[in-house]
Amino acid sequence: MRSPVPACPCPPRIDAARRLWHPPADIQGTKMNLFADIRSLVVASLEDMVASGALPAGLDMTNVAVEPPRDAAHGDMATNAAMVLAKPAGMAPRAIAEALAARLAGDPRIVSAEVAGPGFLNLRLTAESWRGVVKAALGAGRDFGRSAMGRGTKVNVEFVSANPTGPMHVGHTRGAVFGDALAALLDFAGHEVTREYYINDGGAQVDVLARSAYERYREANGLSPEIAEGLYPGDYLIPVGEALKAKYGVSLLDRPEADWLTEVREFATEKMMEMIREDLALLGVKMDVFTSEKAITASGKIEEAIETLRGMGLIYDGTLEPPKGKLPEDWEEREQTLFKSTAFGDDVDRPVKKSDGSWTYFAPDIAYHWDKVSRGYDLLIDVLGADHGGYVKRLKAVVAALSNRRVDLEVKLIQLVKLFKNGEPFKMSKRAGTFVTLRDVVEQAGADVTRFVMLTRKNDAALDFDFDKVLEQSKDNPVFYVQYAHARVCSVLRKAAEAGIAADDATLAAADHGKLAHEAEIALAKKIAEWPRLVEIAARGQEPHRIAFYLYELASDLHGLWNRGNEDASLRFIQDDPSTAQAKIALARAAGVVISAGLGILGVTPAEEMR
RNA sequence: GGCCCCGUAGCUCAGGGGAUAGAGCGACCGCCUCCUAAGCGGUAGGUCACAGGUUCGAAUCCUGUCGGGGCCGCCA
Repeated sequence: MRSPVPACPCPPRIDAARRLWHPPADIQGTKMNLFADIRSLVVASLEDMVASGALPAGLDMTNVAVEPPRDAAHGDMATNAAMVLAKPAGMAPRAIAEALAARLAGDPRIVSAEVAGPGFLNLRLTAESWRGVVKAALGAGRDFGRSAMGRGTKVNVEFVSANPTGPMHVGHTRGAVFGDALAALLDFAGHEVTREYYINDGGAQVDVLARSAYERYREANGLSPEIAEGLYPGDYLIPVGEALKAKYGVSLLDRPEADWLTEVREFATEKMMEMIREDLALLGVKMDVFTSEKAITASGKIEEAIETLRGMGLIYDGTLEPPKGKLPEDWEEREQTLFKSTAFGDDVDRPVKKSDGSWTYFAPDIAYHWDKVSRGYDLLIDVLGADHGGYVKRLKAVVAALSNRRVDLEVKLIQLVKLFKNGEPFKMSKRAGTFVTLRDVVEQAGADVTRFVMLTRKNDAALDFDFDKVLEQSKDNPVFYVQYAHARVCSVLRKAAEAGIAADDATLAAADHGKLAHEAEIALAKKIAEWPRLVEIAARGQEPHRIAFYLYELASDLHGLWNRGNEDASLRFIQDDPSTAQAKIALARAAGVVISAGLGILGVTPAEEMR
């Protein structure tokens, strides 16, 4: 009787990697990041040189970098130390490099240190160093690459924040995917992250929603709806009308708006938020906090925030210059209550009160950001559509003012998603019924494809989303390429089990990795070694797309090694000798672990099998 | 008029002070008796929009120009 093949040990669900995480003490710091380790070695050596008088005192080492060289022929790592320090030290770069090379050569991890070009120091590391990375990856599992970089930093990532007046569309989808991946990335880099959704339920648009829903309510009661110009015509409000009928019967019919507006507004808004939560769930996005604009307003926080600013001398009554260029038809000069955002780098001061004395849209935003500041975050991130670019400076000004410049606000603008179908631009129009919702996209393309495609572009570059390419699920689609690499690793593990080779992570971590000696194998280990470094670079730049590109490269290296096995049987992972096999499988599994962790950050499922 | 983003191979895009600028697609030539060919190897393809400047060093930073997109009080 054959024993059943054990399931791939990769965690099948993505949730586990995405929850809030605090690094245990033993993997805090940088000891799993070989590039950081060697940089520490370089800096320590430079400090020794200072101590011994070989270099002058007082040098700033912050620009000293240890990086993978562009050309692998140059070695494993390169440092710019000599070039960076040449000028402040008043010495020739090559002289510094030579002296540094002599010191580094004494380290057991360093095979060679050669001066090259204008003063680069090219380092080669022992194969044993790279094998150590495989062991570390297997020991840490999907925690390999986690960083303590953000330790002690509380970050609030506000994203989506779609108006609760209808279903989410493609533009929201990109913002949702980006914000969620950014939050996961910052979490992985050791920050304490809150995912937050700001519900714009306080403005005139929810009154419009209420009136639109009321017409559907009339319709549900057998009357013909009057969807006037300016109301939301979408079918998605029909069920809301029916639900209103179920709750209120005929009691709201033939009553003045003032009698039903508040109740219908709250009812419809809640229904819209239910729908939006379902949409987010389809994408695999889970918020930690929903904050209501209406609640902020009702709590009196707007007045508090404005009075706080007034106390700082940043609120005054005045008039603004008319905008340059084309003047609005109905422009007239009016006195408004203004926030002195120019004191914090804005171009003009911004109105917080309209001429009729009511708050502008900006006022609740002031209160909301004040609320976020008061919740003790060290960093606020707003993920907004690119059409909100004009609000960035005033928002930054608010946060700077209300936090005494303690809290930084980063605004990540999400550029347009351009839809294509049959190679032609696909215009969206609510009226023409060609309105593409998040649900449309996810139901057709799947959450994994949607997420990965939207993360293979910088947030500030426009994204072409071609339905045909995505629906084809062709090999053009990088998500399959990466998932397939992971599936191949799982396949190797299944084969190992069939062959009776123990291949659990603990066994693999303890395998005789000295059997990994071929340059193609060491090359893959080197790529794996870059992962912890990449995580920190991506997190520092708040650029989750870097994860996607790295995973593609890692998958490419794994596929390459796999195919080498076709020509050279000694490069296959499954070998007759169990000890040799375990060493090779360990390498594959280490790559799989990193792919799994990286896809976890992106919110994409690491497929175990693809046929 | 002002502010923000973008301009890199035929196409879609990475790289954003460092060495000979990369990938995918498309084109061309190869690779399945073999752990999954949704894979791999190779060839061809560049004035990094343009002009100045900073620097030992610029696709990368600064200024300007050109081209594309977005935004600019009493909407949200």
